[in-house]
Amino acid sequence: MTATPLVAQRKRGAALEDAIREAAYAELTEVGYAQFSVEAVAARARTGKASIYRRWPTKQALVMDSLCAWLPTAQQCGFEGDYKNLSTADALRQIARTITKVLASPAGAAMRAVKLEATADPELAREIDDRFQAPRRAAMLALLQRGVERGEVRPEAVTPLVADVLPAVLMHRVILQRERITERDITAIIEQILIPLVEVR
Amino acid sequence: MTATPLVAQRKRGAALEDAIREAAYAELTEVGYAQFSVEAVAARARTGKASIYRRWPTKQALVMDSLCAWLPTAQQCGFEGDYKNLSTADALRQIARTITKVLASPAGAAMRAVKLEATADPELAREIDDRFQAPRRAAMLALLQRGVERGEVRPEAVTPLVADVLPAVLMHRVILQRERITERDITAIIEQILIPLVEVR
DNA sequence: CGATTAGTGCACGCTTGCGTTCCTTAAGCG
DNA sequence: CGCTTAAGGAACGCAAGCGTGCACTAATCG
Repeated sequence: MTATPLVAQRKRGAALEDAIREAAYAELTEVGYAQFSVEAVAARARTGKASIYRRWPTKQALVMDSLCAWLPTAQQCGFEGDYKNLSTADALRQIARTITKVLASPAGAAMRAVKLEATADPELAREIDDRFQAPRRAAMLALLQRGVERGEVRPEAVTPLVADVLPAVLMHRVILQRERITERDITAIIEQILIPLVEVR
Repeated sequence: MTATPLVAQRKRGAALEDAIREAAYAELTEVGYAQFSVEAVAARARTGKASIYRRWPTKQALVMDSLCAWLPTAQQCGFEGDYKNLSTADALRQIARTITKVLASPAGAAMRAVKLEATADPELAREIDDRFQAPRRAAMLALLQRGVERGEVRPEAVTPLVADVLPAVLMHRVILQRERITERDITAIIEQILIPLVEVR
């Protein structure tokens, strides 16, 4: 037909499914898990609930599928940056920026919604762990190991516990203290905590 | 009357109010904020919703009042322990045990319910901050300062940022990694993170 | 003992949301 | 163009919970 109707034209098949997953992800990152509703997703995707329930059996299945589709991968998050020619201090600053950026992004909001609100759904939590925590720890360990090779990091500091300090401190600030992290904060954290913790003495 | 009726005798006045607050606190720590309902509280307190709504205008008001009544104070939490004759390492181990114990207690569950689930209620969050985070940071700063006086801690390590590392790491483990903290974990955290971070070199 | 105060239990009106049903309309294909 | 497939919109049954109202019952007091 030549005349565009007032209402948006209907999507079908894969295009509709993509729109629904995107709408679900956007809804989750904006309102959290507790306020997430299939009705709101349908409205945002400009579709009907019947079309959603034809594809996904439950609300939880929809959330899961939309996270699989839309959460950035570890590579997209950029935890494994190019730290080769950087000092350990600069590399730490860089990965702190990366983690902070992820925390401030929709992915960070989705992570909080799932890990902190949807506590009864271990499958959702596992998806977050696979996308964020495991790759981030691996990247931190690799960064610390390079620091050892450069003579800047104590070998004893290359442990999973130490690797978790930076994300722990950043998340403590964001989640429990509700504070925005600035470049100055990052500098302070690296200089007052990370460097004293790992440097050779 | 001499014969005890099958149903519990009715409470009145302050006794009833205390029972309601206690039931509300127990409900919150056991099921979290999202699953918290006034109906469940009424059942647990063996009363009716009408008696609750006669006293508290809203569900949030009831939660707030029960937290005020039942959350332990900073002193009861024991953050400000007797660290005077302990080495910094032992004092840190002690406060780590205290924080871990609080996290594992109903107070810890209430804290998570409020800070992580009831995100739309800043008043509730402030109550938690006042009871836990501010006194805990103050206790840590005092502990670190004593370490400086004993010659065990670098003066530059006595900062709020450094004071938050231990709770941040413990909470990261409990909340995001869903892991129970053992005495061995505490020892590892103190030896691999806290001591290297603060010790004189 | 009677009056007053207060609590319990139940039903309610209302709201919200999950998941389902169905009719109408749009899209695609032969 | 007609048929088939699929989507949208509305209404629904149901469940759950917030907050209210009320009748009945228990507790307290003079």
